[in-house]
Amino acid sequence: MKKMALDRNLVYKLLKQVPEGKVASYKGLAKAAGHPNAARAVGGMMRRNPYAPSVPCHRVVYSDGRLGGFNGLSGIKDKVRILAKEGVRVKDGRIVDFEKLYFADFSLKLTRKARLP
DNA sequence: AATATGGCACAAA
DNA sequence: CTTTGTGCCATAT
Repeated sequence: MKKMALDRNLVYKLLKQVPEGKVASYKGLAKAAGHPNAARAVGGMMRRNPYAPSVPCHRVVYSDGRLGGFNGLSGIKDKVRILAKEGVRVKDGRIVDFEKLYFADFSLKLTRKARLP
């Protein structure tokens, strides 16, 4: 059985499923991609966001509801601004109503063949 | 090829 | 609540 690393394509696909005004966490994406402990790796891919801005990396935050980092021009500030524009309120570095805005309804359909648990 | 770093998560103190 | 330490994986140099 070939042990594949985290599927970049899959991660991007999942992330693109996140609607505006909602946010996802690195953990969520990693988990949805089939790598529950590769949250950091997800960040590693987006660090240089190869598919920007098709891939809304700014919409991904910490599992705690905080923004995390951002390699943007003005650093974290840009991320906040963009999110605010999307409708996500950020208060003191924390996302307001994070639980409500959290998107975890990722669908693996069309991204992979049916797999047996 | 190897080292360092990073946009993380989680447990423990 | 905050701080510290450990695990995990992709990217950059």
